[in-house]
Amino acid sequence: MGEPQTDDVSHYLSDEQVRQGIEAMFFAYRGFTRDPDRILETMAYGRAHHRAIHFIARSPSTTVNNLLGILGVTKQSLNRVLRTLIADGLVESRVGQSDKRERHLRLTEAGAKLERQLSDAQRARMRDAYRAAGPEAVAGFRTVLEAMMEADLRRKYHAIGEQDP
Amino acid sequence: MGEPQTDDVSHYLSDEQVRQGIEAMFFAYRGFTRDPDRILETMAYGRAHHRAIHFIARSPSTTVNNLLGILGVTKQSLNRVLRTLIADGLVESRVGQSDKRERHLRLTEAGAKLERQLSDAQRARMRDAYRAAGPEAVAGFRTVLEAMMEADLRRKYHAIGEQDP
DNA sequence: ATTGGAATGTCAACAAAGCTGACATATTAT
DNA sequence: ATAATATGTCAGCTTTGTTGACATTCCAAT
Repeated sequence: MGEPQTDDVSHYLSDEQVRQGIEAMFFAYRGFTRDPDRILETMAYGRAHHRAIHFIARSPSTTVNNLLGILGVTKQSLNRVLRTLIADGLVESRVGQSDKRERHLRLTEAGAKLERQLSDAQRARMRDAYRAAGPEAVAGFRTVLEAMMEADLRRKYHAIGEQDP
Repeated sequence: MGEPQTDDVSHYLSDEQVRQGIEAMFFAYRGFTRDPDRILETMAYGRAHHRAIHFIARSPSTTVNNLLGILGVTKQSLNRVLRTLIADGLVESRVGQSDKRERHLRLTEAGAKLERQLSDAQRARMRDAYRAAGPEAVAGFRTVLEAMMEADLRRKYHAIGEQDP
């Protein structure tokens, strides 16, 4: 509403421009996951393990249910991943203090080590892209990504790193 | 090199900011695929079919080999998808004129109809996000995504829509 | 105190979509 | 002629998602 309707300003909403954005998203996501993927394929782990490790690292002592909400998969699917991570000694599952039905998850020392390895690789690529693009571009990048999220995921996205998730 | 090193400018490259970008990418990608996914799950198709349909629509008469390069999967994997799309009359495969080993792919009328349906849904979300973020943010978004791509994919990304791919 | 619901775990079966390896068939290039 | 290329296909395996069913444990409310 109320945008100036010059050719130049409306152009960025044209089908062609939006299609190019879609393709950019597709190709960029491949770069985004490639480095961690390469590390993981040398082990018996995949992208699902990476995601679990990432969000456990970011929200230590998170519950299984909270993790389910963030990852958007079924408990059976997550459970299969967690089972191997726990069996391999990368993740620790503790019964909740107040609610003993809950399991609180945290990385072990070995888990934290792998997390650092994966995160370092992914952040290095991301940081290189950020540096190449510059701060204003990064701000725009973040703005558009946020606008693309579903509302409930946007809330979860903002809640990460806060005190009580 | 040579960036001014004030707190404000270096902050966007901090681990915390980069991590947030990684998470934004993860959550946004879910929104990015969600609308087409919902349409596809009512049929016997998945995301792999969508990708094939998308790039055939964008580069009509593309060859199997070219598509393989863009999608980054094995020929067996792509062939499984193409086989069903051809059998269902959504994609047409023609023997090449100059090189008869090649198969040139294009959408049939039915294929183009599904492509429009999927593309409309995905572009609508993307356009809403673009509009909410504004043209400068979109420019930054595109810049960062390009910087995240692998070099060979960046070339392919730019080659799409050109005369001779 | 019992009952109902929530959180979790587990089993089984299945599907989508990736992979490797092997092999066949045209066709083109050397 | 021979080698390389483009494609298709078969078989089998992996990861990661899905449903459905069922058990356990615990909290909370009647």
